[in-house]
Amino acid sequence: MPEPVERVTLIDVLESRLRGDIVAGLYPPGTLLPPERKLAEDYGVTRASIKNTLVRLEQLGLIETRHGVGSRVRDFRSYGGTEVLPWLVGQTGAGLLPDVFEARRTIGALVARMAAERAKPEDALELRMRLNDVETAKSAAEAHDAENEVHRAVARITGNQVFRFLANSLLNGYEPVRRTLDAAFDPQWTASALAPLVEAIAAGDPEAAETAALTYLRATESPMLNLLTMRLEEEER
Amino acid sequence: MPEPVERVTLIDVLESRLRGDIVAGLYPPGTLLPPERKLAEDYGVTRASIKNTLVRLEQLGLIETRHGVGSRVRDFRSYGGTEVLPWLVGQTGAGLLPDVFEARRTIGALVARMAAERAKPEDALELRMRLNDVETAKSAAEAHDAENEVHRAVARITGNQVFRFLANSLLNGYEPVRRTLDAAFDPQWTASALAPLVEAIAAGDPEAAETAALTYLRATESPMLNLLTMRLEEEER
DNA sequence: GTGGCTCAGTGGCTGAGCCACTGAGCCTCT
DNA sequence: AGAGGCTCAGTGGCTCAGCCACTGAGCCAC
Repeated sequence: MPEPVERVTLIDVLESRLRGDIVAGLYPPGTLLPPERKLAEDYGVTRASIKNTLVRLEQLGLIETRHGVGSRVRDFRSYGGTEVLPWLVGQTGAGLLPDVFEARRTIGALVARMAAERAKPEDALELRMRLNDVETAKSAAEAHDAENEVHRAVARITGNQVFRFLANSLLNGYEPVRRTLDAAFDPQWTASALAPLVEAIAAGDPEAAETAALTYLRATESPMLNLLTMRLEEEER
Repeated sequence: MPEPVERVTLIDVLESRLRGDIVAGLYPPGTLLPPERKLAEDYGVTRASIKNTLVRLEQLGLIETRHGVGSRVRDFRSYGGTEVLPWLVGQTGAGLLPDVFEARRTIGALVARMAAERAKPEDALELRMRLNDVETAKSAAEAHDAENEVHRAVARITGNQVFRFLANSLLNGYEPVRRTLDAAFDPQWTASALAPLVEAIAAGDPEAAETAALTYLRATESPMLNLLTMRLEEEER
């Protein structure tokens, strides 16, 4: 089951290092980062590379750069958006996971209910197709991908583009640990666990959809949690 | 009431132009952007500036850059996260606003309920302080800022960091049109409209908090909508 | 004590250039 | 034919060297 190799650029490395330093508190919120010229010298790279890195960090909402002044660290816990989720889990340990699960569960139930209220016949068709993709997946990894597509389809069926964005943001939160979680998605099991949700939405039954979503999301939590804590422990060794 | 001047860098301009071209469909999802050297020539800037711009767009999830190949446009409507909200409203017109409002309303109610379930005495204290900040604000702009802090405080009280991120993401969505919306936040009116929500959370009454949140959020929708459509019409002229 | 000046420090942006990777087309050997 | 290897043009990754523009602190003159 070959996976595409992860390409890591210099900027990726620099971003990760600086990000880590910020999260670890080496540069507390409100303080200035060292000047670009000094960072470049310290890390042994050009200012251009540092600049590119800082552009990323600024886009992430971690810093604010001002001409003639410097890059000031922002308080991302108070003012950061969902963009920070993808790397925050890996960088702060398992403490964040219960929060992620709770958000996934409550918002998932909300979205499922709304989708059931608004599903059209062709939506039912698409959902069943996606469910079939899960069931006939040839590996857990494929089933995992197909499962995500079910989530996206449900969000799309709400007819609300913002819910699609929200769903994607939460799904993106798992992206860095995606392959770790594959093992939790046995095709058969996942498909049968998802079936009640798909049918409730197809039938246009909001109550049943909400319940089914809660049941499904809860059921997947503990296997995911186990896999992730195992991985985090491994990384500590 | 002087506002800090907006500094616009070359990269800001380039980002906005390229973003606009992508959203407008000049570069459809799946296609490659022109090479950096050509973009640099076309726009009359250096490759370094183009590169910085592309780094931003990549962070935004709009493109995917691969060494030796180019920058491929991603389908942000299907796979984009909440990061795109801030500029999407301005770039696609008022069509997105009802979706934003619905998300704000339903998630706001959810968060309010959860905050009421978990509020501690000191949280009640903080909420009342924030409410007081709204009431005693010396201008609509100040009241608006204070109102946002109430939202952030409610999200914080849930004890779930992910809800804080979600709330911030939705609030960030308004950032570019922030000052346009100021007029909707008369200090007195806003404070009295928020009071039931604050009291319900302070009293630990989830049902009342949910209802109060829905009422408040609905009440603010039409003034905000009016201001925004007025602004969009003005921009068209 | 107000306003203007200077200056060191900092980010913004340029221009030129080399290196590394990708993919398509060709060529060989079987 | 087909499989494997080669070449090469095109593209992004990154460097080096440098000038310009902005900021803020300190000084000075009025």
